Amino acid sequence: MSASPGVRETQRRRTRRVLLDAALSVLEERSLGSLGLREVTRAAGVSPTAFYRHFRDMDELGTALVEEALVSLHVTVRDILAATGDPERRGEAAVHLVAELVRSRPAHVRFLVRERHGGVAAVREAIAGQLDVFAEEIETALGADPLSAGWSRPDVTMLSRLLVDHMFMTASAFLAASMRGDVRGDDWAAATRTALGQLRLIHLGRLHWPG
Amino acid sequence: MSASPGVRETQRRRTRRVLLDAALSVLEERSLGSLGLREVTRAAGVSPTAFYRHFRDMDELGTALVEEALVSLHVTVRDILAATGDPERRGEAAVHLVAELVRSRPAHVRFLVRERHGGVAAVREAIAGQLDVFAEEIETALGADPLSAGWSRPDVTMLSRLLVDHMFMTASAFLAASMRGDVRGDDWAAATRTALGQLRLIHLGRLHWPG
DNA sequence: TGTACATCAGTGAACGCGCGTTCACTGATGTAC
DNA sequence: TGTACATCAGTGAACGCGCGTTCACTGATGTAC
Repeated sequence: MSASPGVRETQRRRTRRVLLDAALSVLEERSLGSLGLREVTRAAGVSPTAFYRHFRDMDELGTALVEEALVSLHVTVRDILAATGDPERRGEAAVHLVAELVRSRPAHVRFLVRERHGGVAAVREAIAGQLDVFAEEIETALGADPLSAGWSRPDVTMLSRLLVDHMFMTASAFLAASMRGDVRGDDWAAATRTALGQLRLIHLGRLHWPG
Repeated sequence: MSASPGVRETQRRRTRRVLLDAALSVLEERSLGSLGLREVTRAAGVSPTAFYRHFRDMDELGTALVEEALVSLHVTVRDILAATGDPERRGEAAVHLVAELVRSRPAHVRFLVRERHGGVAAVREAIAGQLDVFAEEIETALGADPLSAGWSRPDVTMLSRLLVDHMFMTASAFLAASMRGDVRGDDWAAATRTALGQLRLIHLGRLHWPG
């Protein structure tokens, strides 16, 4: 099983990769809705018609990018939950793992942040669906936490939504910081402190819920 | 002073309004970057060349929309801060005023949410600049609050940023709810409860800062 | 008030261009025997 | 191992189309006297 790919399949995958990377690179400064097929194939160095061997249209390429990006995100979310059971340290782990994700795959993260509310319905829905999955994972983990004793289910949902949104907020802040300066610069450090502070605030709220 | 407009100027303003409204209407399902000049003028019922009497290009129309949308937002932020000095009630007022804004100007709100991280640099920057202003206003108000005694300046900044981001988060949730059902539907009520709960959590965190 | 001239918002034809998509093709890779 | 045939990723020419932008224009509105 898993017969090794063969020359043809290997080349096919390479071209697909090149197309996706070309799209990601153009998407640094643009949105998916304004992306042209010829623009992508030109940047990829293949003929326009080669595109159709891999994707029906731009929506399908966009959906493929969502899947790629969310594999990274999935790994990140699992790592956060696995890092520790201690809610306080989990927050710290979350910020550092998001920072790591922005460092290692900035284009994918930017794509998610940009297209989450973007102009392409198919992609928006694909992202929203996956975020629902993450929110539920987090919800389950939070529900199992002793700190959540006495919390109603809707309240746990509300908290997990806030944490998912905060992840995006933080990712966006890191992206902005990395555009302004080095990854070791002051802006990066400030974004880290801000994100940690915000999570700490939320954590304190949790400790005293419902007040 | 303020000489009454005259027929020509009145007609000019009307056409400009029609162009902006046509753009907003197309932008419900698309992003600014993918918006065409002919598409907008067609929807507006004027000739393509009429566009140039009002805007140099789409970026300029986008910037005009930012200004419009942020007047509404400015009013909303001021109302929130004016509503009361009590932080708990301010939170409630914030949620209801954002809800009101989504009800009264859904297209403007959607535009802001979509283009805040969107593919048009000029518009992104215009929105970011205005949000900085709002964050500072909120920061000043929070700084004057007795609850902030003993808070460092960066910590107040961190909180005001979180609140601005939460406003967007809430606006986006209300937009999603209004697409799924009526403005008086279950989804709308759930979005309201979620937003109120999240603000309450943040408020509780504030009360016990820095833990 | 009336007249002569200036302004300027909106028009419609025309342009060159890049777009997405189709088609028949090439030639390397895969498969059957 | 060699041979004959099938597959199929990528090509290049061609298409019709809508795009943004230019231009000279029209005719209602504004202004000076």
